[in-house]
Parts: sequence; structure tokens; C-alpha cells
Amino acid sequence: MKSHELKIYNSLTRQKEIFKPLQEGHIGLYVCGPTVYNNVHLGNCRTFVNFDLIYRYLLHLGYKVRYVRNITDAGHLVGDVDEGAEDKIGRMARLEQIEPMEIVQRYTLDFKDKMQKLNTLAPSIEPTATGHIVEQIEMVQEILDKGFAYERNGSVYFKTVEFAQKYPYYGQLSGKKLEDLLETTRELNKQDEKDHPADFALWVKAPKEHLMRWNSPWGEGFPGWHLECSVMSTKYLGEKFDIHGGGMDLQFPHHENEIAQNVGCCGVAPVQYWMHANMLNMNGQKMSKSLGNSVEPDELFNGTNKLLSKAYSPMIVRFLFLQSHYRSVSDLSDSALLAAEKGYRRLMEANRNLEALHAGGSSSGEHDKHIRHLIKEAFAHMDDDFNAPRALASLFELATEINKMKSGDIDLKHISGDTMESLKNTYHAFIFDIFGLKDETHGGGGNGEAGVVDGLMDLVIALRAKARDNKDWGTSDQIRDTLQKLQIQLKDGKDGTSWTRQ
RNA sequence: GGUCGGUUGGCCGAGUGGCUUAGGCACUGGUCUGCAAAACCAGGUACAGCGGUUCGAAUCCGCUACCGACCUCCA
Repeated sequence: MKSHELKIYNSLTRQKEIFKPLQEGHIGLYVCGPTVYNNVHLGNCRTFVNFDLIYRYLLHLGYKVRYVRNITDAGHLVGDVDEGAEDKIGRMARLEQIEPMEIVQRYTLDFKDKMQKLNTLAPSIEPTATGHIVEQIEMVQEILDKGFAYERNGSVYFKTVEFAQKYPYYGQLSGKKLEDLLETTRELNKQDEKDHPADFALWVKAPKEHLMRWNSPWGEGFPGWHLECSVMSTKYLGEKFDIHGGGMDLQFPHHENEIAQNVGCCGVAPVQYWMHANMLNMNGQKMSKSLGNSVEPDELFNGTNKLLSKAYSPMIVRFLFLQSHYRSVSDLSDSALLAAEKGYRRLMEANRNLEALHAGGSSSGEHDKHIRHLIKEAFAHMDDDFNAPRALASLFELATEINKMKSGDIDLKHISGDTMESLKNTYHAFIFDIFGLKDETHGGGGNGEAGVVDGLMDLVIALRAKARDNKDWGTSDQIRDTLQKLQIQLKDGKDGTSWTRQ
């Protein structure tokens, strides 16, 4: 365990707090995952990359983390329960005339594919709502037993108002007052069977045409959307656990209701630190199909969208996400992606330059001190509510130092071996372990071909060097131009030629 | 309408009371180079508007304008 003082912004208290796990050295982390009724939304990707960063940093600090991220494959409705709401997955299944579980399978695979491309670590557990119907029914029963729910025509609703009167919790997370909620909620319409508009469904009676249905003590139905997270976090992380995350838009009502369910069932507030990741815009506006500024992850990776001038690899997208803080709105645009690509390449280049450097002397001068300071600073920024953009800025300042060492502007004699080693460790840890980036500017595209490509390139570069020694510019340029067409760029420097993929 | 958040230089994006030159991209100058590209080094521009608190505010308070989120099960 590293001795860091980690601060986390807690949505519940609206301030940064020093992080203390419930159990020394262990962390329970729950993140609300996707509803698999469609290709994963790019904004959703940002949220999961942000929590991947958080997960990775906690691991880096030496914590044992149990990271649970659910997959919602039932219960998430389109429209309003009272007006013939339809399950999102059931709806897609009906439209495409296939089984709901085919929808679930298709989009779960899509989701995992994108998560893998973005180099996120797999969670420890990825439970599904349909895999926990029994547990959900049990929790509904417990809440009924505690008196915080009522059955009505085969559905079960949570008594929000009574709950709010007994416990001080309701509205705390989202900063809402129940009176305001009641005031602004629509008039009760005649079909509404709930006692209060703020009551929400724990179990919903399935209409005749509803595809996804299970038996329960209250008849055939399906679980309310908020319930699965309460059930699965409790089952895998306990009644109280450390961190619960999700997108900002889940804060209300999803997370607020989740707390109510947990407290109503178990009598304790479930979460120590609530964390919410902010939204992703496209060209300054919310990404939406109606605005015509929607971009799918695949379109981004393939460059098949009108709003983009070219394809951007997943690592560039990940880098872009790292450049803004998780609690800030981030704006995606073609120019932002182009800028991210350049920045990403500069960072990777600096890292390769660093790897080729060898530790210098014993004396330590001004630059040695500066480098040590920047290293310390980079970690301090991560400790301050996972401030990746600031940590990244420190790495870029170190990049300048690295490049100066390479060019000889900084004499390696004035850099101690310890500092050099610490610098290499820091760079490696940040880029690959914490930021979760991969160097796509070199190598053979996986499959263990990197070594072969490197060897071939060494050969080609050596042959070209020979031609250049003979002033055979024709051959030299032929090699350079042919490689360029293969997206490989040769870079003639003072101390030989290097190359990168474009 | 209610609640909450935001408005930083050409663009993106950090920063919450006094030096942060934040950083990235773009731009300009230079270095390197057979030519070129790339790379590297160096440099400038900002804190929505008005008023207040303070010795001192991008940072705190108030008002105005604009943008956004949630409230209506899009992360």
C-alpha cells in the first residue's frame, strides 16, 4: 500500500473528502453499467473510461479492489409505467422480431468489444439483472415487510413520501426537496395507481404483450429498473460499501431511489462515496440523433461519419477523455480529436526517447531537482480527485525535460541514476498502468508481430542509410515514399533514422 | 416553471484569494536536413458583463446575459 492521501469528491456531501476505505486495504466499487438494447453510446464510453482510470489508480495505490459493473438486460423502460411503458430490450426484440435475449447478447458483445478496444480492464464481476430475478423478488418482499412498499394490482411501489418522513436521506444525493418534486410532477392521471407521483415501481405487472416476464408472489411481472443495482451491490459488496459511480444523469432518480431501496430494506445508507462522471458533448451540444450530431464509437474508429475528417483510433479517443476531468463536461469535435492525436503521439515519442536514455552521473543539479518535483506533482494531482488532465500536464512538462536530455541540452551527468530510474518508472506507470494507453505508433498490430516488424524496419533503414551514404537519393526517396504509402513515416534525425506508424 | 452546474487566450482544457509561464493543438521564430517530412527548442495572447467584499479576485458575494444538466427512467 502506498502512502498517499487520496481525496475524492463525494456527490453526497458536495465536497472533496479524504478517502478511507471501510476495510483497510480493500475497496468495493460499484458502477452502473449499460442497458444493452443498442450499440453502446459514446458518452457512456467516456463514463466507463473514467471509472476505468479510477479503478486503475486505486489498483496502482495497492488496494485490493472488487469492481462490480452491472449489465442491465431487463427492467429499463421506455416511457412511463402508467402509460403502457415498454421494456427497452423487449421493445427492440419486438421491432426486430427476435428473442429479447438475442438483443441482449448482440449488444453485450458490442459493449465488451468497445470496452476492450478502449483498453478498459474488465470488472471483477459483471452481473446481469435477469440473472438476479430471485434476489430482486426477495428484496421487494423485504421492503414490503418493512412497510415501505405496497402492492397494487400486481405491481409493487415504494412509499417515497413515508420513507422521506422517517429517514433524512431522500433527496440528499440529488439536492432535491420532496415538496419540490411533488409540486413539479405531473398531475395524477386517472389510470395512475400510485398513491403519490414520487412513488416508484419495485415490481411491475407485465401487460399481456410484454415479452420479458417472471413469476413472483404478485403475479407475472418484471423488476423495476432501480432495483437491480441495490440487489447486486448488496449481494457482491455488502450492505455498506466504499464507492458507487455512474453517469451524472443517473443521480436522479436512479441513484436516489437506489439509496431509498437499500435503506428501506437494510436500514443503512449503502455507499460511503458517490461519484458521478459528467457528460460528453459533440461540437458543443449534447449528442443526440435529433440534433444530427450523434457519433457511434465504430464510426469514430473507422472514420465513417460526416462530422469527422478521418478515423481516430481508440487510444486517441481515450487520450482525449483523459485530457478533461471526469467531473467536467467534455466536448468532442474533429479539431479536438486532431489535437488529441498530436498530443498522444508526442507523449508516446517522449516515452520511447526516455527508454533509450541511460542514467547519468551521481551529481544532481537543477534539472534533476525539477524532474523530481514534476514526478511528485503528477501523483499529487491524481491523489486530488483523480485529476488526470493535470497529471498529464506534468508528464508533458517531463517530456520537454526528456527531449532536452536526448538532444544534449541537459547534460546527463547532472542527472542521478535514481532520478532517471524514478522517471522511467513514473512514465511507464502513468502511461500504461494508470492512463491505460497503448503505444500504437510502433509494432506490428499485435499477434506478436511487433518483433518481426521492428526487425524488418531496422533492415530497411539500414539499406537506405547505405544508399544515402552513396548519395543515391533515388533509392533513398523510393524507400521513404513507399513506406509513406504504408502509413509508416521515416524520420531522419541527427543520430540516425527512426520511424512511426501514422 | 423548480433545482443544480457552467461561461477561461484562435480552438480544446486545468486552476478557487497574492508567481500556475498549467498543459495540449494551432500560430510565429529558430535548430536539424541532400530535398522534404517529422521531431525538438523558444515565444505571445485569457479569465462573459456590471457592482461589491478585500491591502489584493479568474478565484468569495450580489445582479444581468448566455449555455447546459436533471425534474419527463438518453451515461
